[in-house]
Amino acid sequence: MSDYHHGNLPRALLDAALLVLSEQGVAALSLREVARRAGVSHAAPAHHFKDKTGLLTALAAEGFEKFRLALEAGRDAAGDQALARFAATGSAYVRFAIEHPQHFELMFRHELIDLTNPALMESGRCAYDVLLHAVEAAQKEGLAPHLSVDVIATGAWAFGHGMASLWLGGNLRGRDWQEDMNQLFPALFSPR
Amino acid sequence: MSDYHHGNLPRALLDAALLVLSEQGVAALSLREVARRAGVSHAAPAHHFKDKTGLLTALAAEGFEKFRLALEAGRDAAGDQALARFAATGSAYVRFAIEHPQHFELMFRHELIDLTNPALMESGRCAYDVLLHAVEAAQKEGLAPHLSVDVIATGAWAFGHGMASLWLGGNLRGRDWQEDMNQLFPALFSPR
DNA sequence: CAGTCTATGTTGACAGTGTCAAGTGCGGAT
DNA sequence: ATCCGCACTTGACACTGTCAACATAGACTG
Repeated sequence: MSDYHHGNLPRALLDAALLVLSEQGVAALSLREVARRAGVSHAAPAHHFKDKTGLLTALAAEGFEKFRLALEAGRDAAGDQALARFAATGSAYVRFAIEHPQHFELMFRHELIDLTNPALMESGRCAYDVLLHAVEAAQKEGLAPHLSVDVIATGAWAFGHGMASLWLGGNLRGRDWQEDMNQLFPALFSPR
Repeated sequence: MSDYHHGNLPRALLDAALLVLSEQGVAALSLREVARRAGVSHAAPAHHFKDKTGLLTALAAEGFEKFRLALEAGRDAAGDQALARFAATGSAYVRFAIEHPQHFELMFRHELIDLTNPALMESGRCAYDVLLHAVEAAQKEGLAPHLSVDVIATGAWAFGHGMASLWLGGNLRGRDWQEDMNQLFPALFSPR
């Protein structure tokens, strides 16, 4: 009996919102359109997510969970070598962004979401931890022993996030991101 | 006689828009507010920039010119060594983003601007060329001779852009970006 | 079982937005 | 002197997010 209209309108709203998001982007996502798709009045969403920001924040939090799963899946498909797992995590980062561009963009649009939201912070931290642990393991295999784990993680994050952002912005058109990653990641992040 | 109201309303609109942008961000920038500040009616801007997109595109193009100057200034302040100049260009990239956050964000918000606009493309390309030439010079000093210039430039761009984006998004709070750059850039981009 | 209260929706209003069509007035060219 | 076109204004339209007021049904309390 967890059907729509009775039970969980919040779920229905999030589903509708995700649909609009992936079809038309966050700019075209209006509360009223979401309410329309869920078959409720335009003011209904405010009852479950107080704001538009509230809805988008919940959507972003779910994005970070999907994101974490994608990172783990990519990492685990790479075998046992810590360095290979690290590189695969980076590739999975970019791949997720490209496969879910609108969702990924929302997740990092700080002016649209409530950064202090506990669920968001938690899911975001979990995703970051995947990267962090990959770096720790790689460092034990000899990666950049003179740098702190935090610094390496920051660098890897910046590189992956930059590749993702540039690709989404259309700035890497004509390039093969996978091939670029394959060349750059070992060159940038490898023991010397 | 190039005063406002007679002569160049476009300039006045761009000035007003830049003011709103840096004060309140692109989300709070409305055509009507800009028109109000310039002392004209709400439909006047459409005459010079057909769209809101048109105005934002012009604003972004001017941003890329400022950006190019900032990159060149940072580079030239670093002395004669090609590698140091390359690193300084990267630092200037991030510093510009942090000093002009709203303008920088607009410049890379592809859904808000017209990517096919000639002036935008031109100014964007000029800024990119600064980075590209820095890479070329650095490679002559022995940087990553086994990689193509394009690949290195893409990697450096991604890294710098990622650092900038993450910092603007609040994801690097608590970290010293300058110090991170100082450690990472030589570690990532240096001859072996 | 009766009565109240709260969670869940609805309706209607408001101020604000971008865009478009139509109107106005002035400067300069013919 | 007249006409024309550019620069700008006015008014309208559909759409948005948010809020206050209202309805209603279910649960919880006495």
